Amino acid sequence: MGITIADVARLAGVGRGTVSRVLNDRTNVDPATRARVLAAIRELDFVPSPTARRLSLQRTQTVAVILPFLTRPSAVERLRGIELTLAAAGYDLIVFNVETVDRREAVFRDLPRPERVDGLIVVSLSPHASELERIQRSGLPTVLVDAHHRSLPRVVADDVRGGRIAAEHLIKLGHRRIGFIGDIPRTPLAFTSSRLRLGGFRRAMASAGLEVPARLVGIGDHSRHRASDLARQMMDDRLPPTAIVCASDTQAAGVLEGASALGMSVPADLSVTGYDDLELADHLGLTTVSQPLFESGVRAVQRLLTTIEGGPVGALREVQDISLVIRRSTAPPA
Amino acid sequence: MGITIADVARLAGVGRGTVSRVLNDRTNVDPATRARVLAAIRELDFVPSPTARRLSLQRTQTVAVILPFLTRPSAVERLRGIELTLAAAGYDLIVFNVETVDRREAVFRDLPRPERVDGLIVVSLSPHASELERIQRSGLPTVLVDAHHRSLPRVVADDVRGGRIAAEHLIKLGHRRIGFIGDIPRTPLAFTSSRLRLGGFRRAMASAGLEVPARLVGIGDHSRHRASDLARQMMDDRLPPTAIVCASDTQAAGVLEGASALGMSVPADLSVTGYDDLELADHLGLTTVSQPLFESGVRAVQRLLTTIEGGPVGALREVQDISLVIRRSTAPPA
DNA sequence: CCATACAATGGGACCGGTTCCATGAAGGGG
DNA sequence: CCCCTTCATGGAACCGGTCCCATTGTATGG
Repeated sequence: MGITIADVARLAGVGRGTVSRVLNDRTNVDPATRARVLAAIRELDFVPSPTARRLSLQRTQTVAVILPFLTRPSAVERLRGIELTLAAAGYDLIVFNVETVDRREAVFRDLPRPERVDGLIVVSLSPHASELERIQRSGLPTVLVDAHHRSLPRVVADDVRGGRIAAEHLIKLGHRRIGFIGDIPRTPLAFTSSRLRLGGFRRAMASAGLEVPARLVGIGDHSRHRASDLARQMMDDRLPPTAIVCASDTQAAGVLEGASALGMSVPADLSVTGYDDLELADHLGLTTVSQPLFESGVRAVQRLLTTIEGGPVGALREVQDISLVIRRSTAPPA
Repeated sequence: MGITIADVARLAGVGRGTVSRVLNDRTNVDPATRARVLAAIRELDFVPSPTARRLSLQRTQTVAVILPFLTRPSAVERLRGIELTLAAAGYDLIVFNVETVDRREAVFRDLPRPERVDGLIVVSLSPHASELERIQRSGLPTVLVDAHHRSLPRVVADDVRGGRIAAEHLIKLGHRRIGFIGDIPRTPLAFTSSRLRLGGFRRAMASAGLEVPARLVGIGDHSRHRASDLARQMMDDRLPPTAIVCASDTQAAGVLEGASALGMSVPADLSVTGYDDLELADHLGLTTVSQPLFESGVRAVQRLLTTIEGGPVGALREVQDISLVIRRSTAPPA
């Protein structure tokens, strides 16, 4: 069916080994021979079979990405960075979108095998003990992104600091009663980041001598709708917050919606901060914590490829810079 | 390194052929032998090498998806449908995100080869003559999604009808001067859909005996920002439109922004329709044309797999249902 | 009881590359 | 001029599966 290396060898009048040497830019090939082989390759429009190559080399030239909820724009941004960098390095990317616990289990059970892929990038899912064990037993180079495990290389943003700077910004503006709205921490597909951001938030409040009563911490699944409800509930109190820190832009959008439904205006009656700096944040004029999403994918691939090619691992934890983007959703309290 | 079929055969005391038969659920294997082989497989935690399998079978069990601008939520929704369906069928998915003309050329040059993948799904890119030729020469089963070519199987929504029903809705509300804002039609990475929607829009206007002067058609690149500018320009006229049909929700969001900047309120001073029914449309209360994005990915994979497995191709053009979702951004003119 | 058919099985050839080793030719030094 | 090294090269072996064919053993029918 397809053209093989033997066809090229025949046409060029050389052995198969020589064609292989030319293909792989090996030395010890006579320039004239090389030219003949290259001509034959061009003539036949020959491209070596990646499958045969993989089998022979015992390498797949493929990297798998496991990520939950492709629906979230932040996940997509990371994926874009991963895709671009892998493509540039000549690796194939296979994608595993995890939206259920079953899928998560299946993926971690079947995927970490050297005969399937050369490396693994896990986005926003912190491996369980059993998952870690599988990964380590397989010996596959693995990099986590926006996920944590003491014993694995990872690219993360400083979520604690992110929660802190959002809170500090509001405190500096003069707010005293500040609420927090974030994700449920320990569901099977939970993002760990929300919990860390809450931690940073609490720390900043404590440093400023401010209390965070339980009614000012709203936890719910990651949806605009749920965040809107939580905000309305929080505002329906004799001492409502004058500002709310959200664990994501999506949730902040929900809070804006809830405030508007209550006839409150932002930032006059309520200040709101988000997290991620998605396009929507710009759109809504949301003050938010910006993190380099695309770049996190790029770095993860760079580190993974270094490991695959036997380079030094370096420090396991690589922390990326974050910054506060101030827009129209925050102001001093009334 | 890894366990091979020979190890299993040795442990079970059978030949390699027998192990292969057991693995592939062939008949003509003694139940007792099968049990011994299965026990050995379990004992060794053996998983056959996909690479070796691919080489031997001359099938890659892999499908490639080419899609432009992973940033667009509509593209991601389609990808989700594709990923889910392929995973269920046991195929690997490799993703090619196209954001530049160079990448588009590279992808269409290198990818359509039977030794790389078993099939191709092309999203939102209508192949050029040369690209078509490559695809056909490769003999690779291919399905287009949201893209057009007379001679290729495709899953599309009726964009002409979409443009028409958006316009008809506004006409029925009593609008007479209706504008349109959409994408540049013929750039290398352009979406063809915008042009078709404009066509449907024009048809509806003509049927109602309404004119569409050139100043009421704004064409620009696919960004909120650009759409906002176009809208402001359009409104800055002695006879501004009372409604604007947009070729996407993203652009409609820009129009809303532009209107708000001009101090106009929607829908009192201006009605706006979008296209796609993204989450953001719900958020903004946007009247929009809804199309089954996720489902388009599912169907594309189903059709592709049918073709790969030698089933009937059926009608090349499969049209998906669309519908108008009416929200708060449209009302009768003042 | 023997000829025949058929089910179960082992193992060689093959898929298309890479790698290594043996061979021959060319070149350099004494 | 001969010996030894070095370079270019062909081809066998291998990667780990699948498939087909030959062989063996058993059941069936005459």
